[in-house]
Amino acid sequence: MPELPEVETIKRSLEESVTNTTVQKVDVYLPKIIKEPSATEFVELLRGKTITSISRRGKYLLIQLSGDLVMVVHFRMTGKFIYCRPGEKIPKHTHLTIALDNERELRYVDTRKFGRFHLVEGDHLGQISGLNSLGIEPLDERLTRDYLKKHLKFRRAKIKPLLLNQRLIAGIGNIYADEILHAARIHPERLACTLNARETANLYLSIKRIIREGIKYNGTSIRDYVDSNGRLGKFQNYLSVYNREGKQCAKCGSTITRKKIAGRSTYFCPSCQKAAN
DNA sequence: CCGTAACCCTGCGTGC
DNA sequence: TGCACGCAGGGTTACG
Repeated sequence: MPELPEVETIKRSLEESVTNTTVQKVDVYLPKIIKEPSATEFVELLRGKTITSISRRGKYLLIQLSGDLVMVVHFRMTGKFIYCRPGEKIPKHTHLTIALDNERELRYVDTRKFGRFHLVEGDHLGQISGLNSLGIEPLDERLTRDYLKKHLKFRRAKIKPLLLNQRLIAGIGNIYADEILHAARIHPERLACTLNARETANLYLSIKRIIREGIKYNGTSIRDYVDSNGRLGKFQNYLSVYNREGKQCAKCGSTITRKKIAGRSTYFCPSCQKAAN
């Protein structure tokens, strides 16, 4: 499930392979993944366009094309790109193929079919809901201790679901939220407005550190995440709590717990991350 | 603002 | 071995 570090890794791998290539042919096998325009227009608009650059915002991948077009991709849970030779066997759940002029192909594969594509003019990016309401990037220098303090002060929500709220900070998903809270030693059910200055500072540092590490290790491959060249991430080897129910906390030796919070599986150390009294 | 639930979908684990 | 079932999971939307 691509969160910010995974999408950043996909962005970097695509940057090397497809920048300055031109689209020769597009085939859509599952039209519903194209949110706008229609699948037919999507195919026609893309043909002949050159990929000029790749960028990322939160968990969204943005592929900039000639003619001021932008292809916006959200991978949701199981979406992935595969960059390969056209002759290679087409995997199950391939919903879109983009043939390029360098004898390579970009394929979109998504078992659960949750991922979505938009193709819009650059000045219409602001009309894509979800993308247009994203909060600040975790590694943006404007995300400071004070910024965090200011935005948590009046929020009565539990801190974990607040970290998952893309309108506050963009790109944090279930894995990194749990890792961040463990690193900051904050219980996931603490109400945001009850965090003191020291805890807010820890949270700030942990957001920056965990997201940087996630990117440094090319993301987390737990189920099926790979980048566009099929490479696995390595951050799963450094997880402290996520997917570690029943295992020992490396900091204190206590047993890691799993609990459903706001509908999401949440992993934490009940000893390092004490609940409020 | 906040919490909950439904929705989308497939694969996988569990129980029989 | 196989079937039926239910759950996981990200983000959006609806509702109270």
